[in-house]
Amino acid sequence: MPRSPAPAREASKKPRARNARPKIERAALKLFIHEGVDAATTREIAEQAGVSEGALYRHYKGKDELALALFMETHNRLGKMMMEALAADGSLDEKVSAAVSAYCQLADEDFLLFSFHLVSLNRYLPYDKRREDDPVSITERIVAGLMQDGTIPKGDPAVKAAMALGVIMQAGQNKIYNRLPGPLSQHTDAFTKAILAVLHSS
Amino acid sequence: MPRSPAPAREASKKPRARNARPKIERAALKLFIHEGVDAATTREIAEQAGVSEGALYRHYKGKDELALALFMETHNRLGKMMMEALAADGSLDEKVSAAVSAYCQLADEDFLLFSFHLVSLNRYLPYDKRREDDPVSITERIVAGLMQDGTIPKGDPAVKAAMALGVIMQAGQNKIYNRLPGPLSQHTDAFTKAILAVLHSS
DNA sequence: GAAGAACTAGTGAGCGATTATTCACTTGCC
DNA sequence: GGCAAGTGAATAATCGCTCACTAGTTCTTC
Repeated sequence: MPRSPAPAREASKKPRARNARPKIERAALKLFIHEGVDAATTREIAEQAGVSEGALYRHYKGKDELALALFMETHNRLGKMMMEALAADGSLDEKVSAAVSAYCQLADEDFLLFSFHLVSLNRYLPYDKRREDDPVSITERIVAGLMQDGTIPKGDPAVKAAMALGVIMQAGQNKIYNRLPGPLSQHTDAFTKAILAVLHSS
Repeated sequence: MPRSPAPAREASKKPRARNARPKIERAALKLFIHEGVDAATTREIAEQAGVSEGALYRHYKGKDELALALFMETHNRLGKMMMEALAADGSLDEKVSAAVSAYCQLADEDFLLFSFHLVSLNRYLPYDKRREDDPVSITERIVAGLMQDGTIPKGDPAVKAAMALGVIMQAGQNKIYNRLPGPLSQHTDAFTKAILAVLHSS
C-alpha cells in the first residue's frame, strides 16, 4: 500500500544523529547489564542508540574503555561518598545512616549506572588489594578504627566490613533481579538498622 | 644434543590424554572465574587442560553448556542444603548455624566450583522470579514464615532475606578477591551471629 | 584365549560466522 | 574555511564448533 504523499521530507534519507555520546552510554549500559560487556556487540549498542557504529570511537577508544569509564563514574563517586559520610563527625548511627542514604540515593538517581557498577564489580575490582581508596578498603579501615576505639566488638575488620557491605549490596543485586520493587531509598531505615546490628554483633 | 637411547618410546609422539573431562572442568573453572565465560576461549581451556579442543565436545554440547553445568552443580546442591538446614526442627539459631556451616563447608570443599557459582549468579539467575526452588526464593519463604509466627519482627521478607544472604555472600566474594585469607569456615560463628542480628533487627 | 568387531573418547586442522576497529568521506556549526 | 562529530562499508582477526581420523578398551565368536 503506497504511502500518502507525506511532507516534503525525502523518504529514504535518514537524518544524521546528534549528541551521540549520551545515547551511546545509555544504550551500552542497558546492554552491558543484561547481556554482559563481552556479549554486547558494538553493532547492538549503536543500533539501540540510533547511531552509527563509528560514532562510538569518536568518544571512546573502544568498547572496553567505554565500559571501564561507565564503571569508574560510579566507583569514584561511591568512594568519595563513603569517605564523606563515614569520616564526618557524629555518632556511628548517624554515620551509617548517612552512608546508607547516600548509597540509596545514588542507586535511585540513576539506576542503570548503579546496576552496571554492582554487576561488574567482579570484572573491574582487581583480584588483589592493590588500591587503598576503593569503597571496600575505605570501609575496612573505618571498621578497624571502630574496633580499636571500642565502639564495636573486636574481630576481623575485613570480615565485618564485608558483612556490613553485603547487607546493602545484596539488596541492590536483588533489586536488579526485580525482586525488590520500588526505589531502594524506601528501605534506608531497614538497611541502616541491619548494618548497625551486624557491626555490633558478637 | 642427541638424547641417550632412552626407553623404546618415540621421541616426538605426544601421548594421548586420558580422563579429559575432569581436566577440562578444572581448567574451565579457573578461566571462567578469572576472565569470564565469554572471554575464556575453548582453545585456552583445552590448552590449560592439556587436552585437544575437540575433547570438550565429547562431554558437552558446547562452551555454554559446560559453564551452565558447572554453575548448576553448585546451585542445585545449595538449594538442597538450604532446604534441609532451614526446614529442619530446632531453634532459629540452630537452623541458621546449620545453614551457615553447610555453606562454608561447600565453599572450602571446592573453592573453584564455589567461586564460579558466586561470580556467575548474575549471568545465570534469571532476571525475574520464575523459579520457586532457587536458594534466594527458599530463603525468602522461610523469612516470611518467621515473620508470621512472630519469631522475628515483621517487615518486607524480600528485603530481610536479601540482607541476611548478603552478609555471607559478600564475605564469599571478598574471599575470591583475596581479601579474606584462610578457609571460610573459620568465620562460621561471626556469620551466624551477624545473620541472626540482621534477622532480629528493628 | 586369540581374532577382530564394535564402541568410546581424544585429536587437531579447517570452516563459517562474527566482531571490534579503521578510515575516507560527509554534515553542519562557528 | 576549518573543525568537531557522525557514517557505514571494508578489514583483519578471532572464535566456537565440526569432522574425518585414530588409539585404546570391551565385547563377541569360535
